[in-house]
Amino acid sequence: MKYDFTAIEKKWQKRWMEEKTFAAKTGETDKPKFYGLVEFPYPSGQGLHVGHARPYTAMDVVARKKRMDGYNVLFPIGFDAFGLPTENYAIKNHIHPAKVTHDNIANFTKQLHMLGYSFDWDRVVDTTDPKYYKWTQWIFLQMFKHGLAYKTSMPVNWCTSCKCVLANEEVVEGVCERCGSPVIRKEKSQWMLRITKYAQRLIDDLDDLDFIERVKIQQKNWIGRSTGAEVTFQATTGDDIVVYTTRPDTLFGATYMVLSPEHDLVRKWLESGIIQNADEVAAYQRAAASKSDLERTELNKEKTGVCLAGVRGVNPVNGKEIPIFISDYVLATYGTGAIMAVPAHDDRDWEFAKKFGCEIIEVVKGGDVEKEAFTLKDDTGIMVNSDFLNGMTVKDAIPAITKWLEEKGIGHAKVNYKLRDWVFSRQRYWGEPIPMVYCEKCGWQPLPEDQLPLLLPEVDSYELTDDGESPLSKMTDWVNTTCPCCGGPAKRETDTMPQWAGSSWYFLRYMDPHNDKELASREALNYWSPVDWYNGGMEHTTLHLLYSRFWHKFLYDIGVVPTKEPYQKRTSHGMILGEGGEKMSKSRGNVINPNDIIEQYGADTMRTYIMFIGDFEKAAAWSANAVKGCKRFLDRVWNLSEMEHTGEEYSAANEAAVHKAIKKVNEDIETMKFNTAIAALMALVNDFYANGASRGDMRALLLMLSPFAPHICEEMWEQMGFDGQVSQQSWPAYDESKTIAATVEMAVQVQGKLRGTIQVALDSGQETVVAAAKANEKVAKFLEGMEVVKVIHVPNKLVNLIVKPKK
RNA sequence: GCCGGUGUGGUGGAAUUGGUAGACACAAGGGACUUAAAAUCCCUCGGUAGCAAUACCGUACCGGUUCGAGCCCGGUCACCGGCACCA
Repeated sequence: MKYDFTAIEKKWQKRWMEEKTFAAKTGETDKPKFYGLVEFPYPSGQGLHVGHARPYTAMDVVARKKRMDGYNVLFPIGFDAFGLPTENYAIKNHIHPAKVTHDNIANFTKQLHMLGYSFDWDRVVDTTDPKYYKWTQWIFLQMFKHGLAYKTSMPVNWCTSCKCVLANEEVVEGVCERCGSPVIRKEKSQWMLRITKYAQRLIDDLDDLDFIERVKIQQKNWIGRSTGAEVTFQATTGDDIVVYTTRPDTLFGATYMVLSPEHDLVRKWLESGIIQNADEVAAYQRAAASKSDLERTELNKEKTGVCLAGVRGVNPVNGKEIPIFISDYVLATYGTGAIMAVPAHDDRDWEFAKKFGCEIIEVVKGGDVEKEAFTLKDDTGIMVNSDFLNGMTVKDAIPAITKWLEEKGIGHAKVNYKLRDWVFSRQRYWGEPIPMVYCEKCGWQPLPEDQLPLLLPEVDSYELTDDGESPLSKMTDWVNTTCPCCGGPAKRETDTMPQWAGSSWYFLRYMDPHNDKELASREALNYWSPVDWYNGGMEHTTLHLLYSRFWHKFLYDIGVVPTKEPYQKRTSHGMILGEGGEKMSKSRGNVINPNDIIEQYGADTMRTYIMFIGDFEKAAAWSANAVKGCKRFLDRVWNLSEMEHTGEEYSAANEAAVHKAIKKVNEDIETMKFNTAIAALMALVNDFYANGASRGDMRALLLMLSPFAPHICEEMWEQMGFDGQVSQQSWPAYDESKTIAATVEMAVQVQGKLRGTIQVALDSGQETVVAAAKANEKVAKFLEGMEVVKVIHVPNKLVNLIVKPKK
């Protein structure tokens, strides 16, 4: 009979669907639970691509395997459907984004079904569904009520093409992550989320998590903790200038100060007329403000700045008056926006000092500070020119000076983070409305919770506005409302939430997706939390993954969720590249559509190939030829049914191979080495062709292959008359003692070089092995005229004879 | 610049973590079957020398440790990813 994959796949997909084979049951007590999660897709117009198939197939294999291991498995899917591409597409084609989203979800759903994934289709979540975003808005309100959401005017990243603000995490090398347009700084009033309050916990709690190391490292680097001190300098005007430094030990070497161009004091001094070169200073401020992030970083080789005439700072440790500059190499948004400059021991300060002719004073011995800055390699340098610190190591000087500053009341130890608060407003239509109302009298008021969800108004025009405000601002009927506090006239917030909002908690909703009383019931949360295994892309490490950890910690703090971390284990897959090893893209014309592969070879081939393609964690190039190889493999599996199979036990000829394969595939799925798991199954099939196979052998093969190629296995399982469905069987057990054959081949080395192999009984002793080795013709040649002085014997593996010439 | 990773046949990749390098595939070449093609099956397939048995060389490069190194240590080079004026 022919392997009619199309008919077989349809048949089983239909049956799984009708019988709800993979529905998760909350609270099934006699089984341990397993919650496996993949990042839900953004339902774009292009449809599912092979980049989705890799992680989804991998987790599907894991989920299917876990069910066979006796777990009660939750393996859900949903759609992260708010966002710019849909909105842009809608604007361009004059179709409402809700309609676009609906159609795209339908298409994605169809495609996901075609791949035979064992998702629980009763738990599908859609972030644009008001029943869902009601709870997104609810979480925002809780954050507001706990002081974690606030509105403030600050310089933000502004994408010149999307006409929208971006979070720091969305700006890559000075351009918009999404569209590649330049990003500029713009002063705007924005809703912010105080993620910085959780910075330390977001670092600390990584320790107990089973995340791959590079994810932990990237998150830690992004949060960017540094320790140092805040020190108050006085200006000659009497104003305090607080600076942050990680090197308080170098205070005696501070020969000038730099304020960021946006620093409040600069504004104040300009207004009061203290600054004598006001025109020059104001011009510099304007120039800095209009620079894009890209220009700012590109120009970082050449330092610029202006010295403030008429004001000087005073170094608190020695009372010396030092000049004050403004320069955009000092960032307004980090530390205090002001620094003390120590040109002798900081590259940037050194460069600036050389250009502007500032004094350079060495305070740590060991370098030539006229040639270059002597920066810290370790903390064993010896202090000089530093009064009471002289002679100390840097290591001792830091606590000494910090203590001194504290005693004098002019400074204290301080921890800083690079992480910034999360800019949470977007001036776009297709997102969750922010449920806040502004009243002239009462200020910002949260919408009462019983008015949630605050629906996105149905409108005809969701086009961008020219003034940089949200399209919602043009809908006066919707905007004008009454104040929940005083009942007077008030206006709604017109910005919407960023795409990352809905995805920050979706995994909780899967636990109880139809609940209309709470985001999920306590019972469901207690039972399913945390996610046991979450696989997703590295590109989300400092975005979605960090954001959702933050939201989850907040929900934990207010008693909504039972665990302080959402995900126990995090793994990450490599990208699928085009045939030539380049990134797949429409413009290159090298995009592979999974539908085409399924049509031509079937979903089982698609799944097997995408798992066989290479190391799961590394990027892998698509190969049309290699796909054929996997089809050939499944054909060979199918054709095994033409062979006669007798005996329910493993056949004697295959017993060791079967036990070995069970062990190997079992371990490889757990460690995501899917490629070698499949290789082991291919090798087993080769054995079956060589030795024949019993019904027992076939049974084991189908069980092991079923997580990868479930349809063909179900069909063959049924045809061979085994009980039930293969998806509902237990994983076969293996016997360690039977994974090794009775005789083993051992390597024989002379002087560490391989000279031959011998067949010996398993667990042979050294004497037996050495005797067999000496009897080997090839080995004997190298032993002529030699005497064996030492034997290294690795049981069942190798024997190494060390010889020297006989006297 | 800082942090992380990688380097193995013509190609994708294996190698129980210090023990027979190249599993399993792809491609290529040869053969069988076929009127023919496709499909399938069999053989060869790191390099050099040789009819062959076999020998020598070989995991980016140089050196070290070890009976033994793709794996460990020191140095060099190349590529990839992340961060990047964070004081």
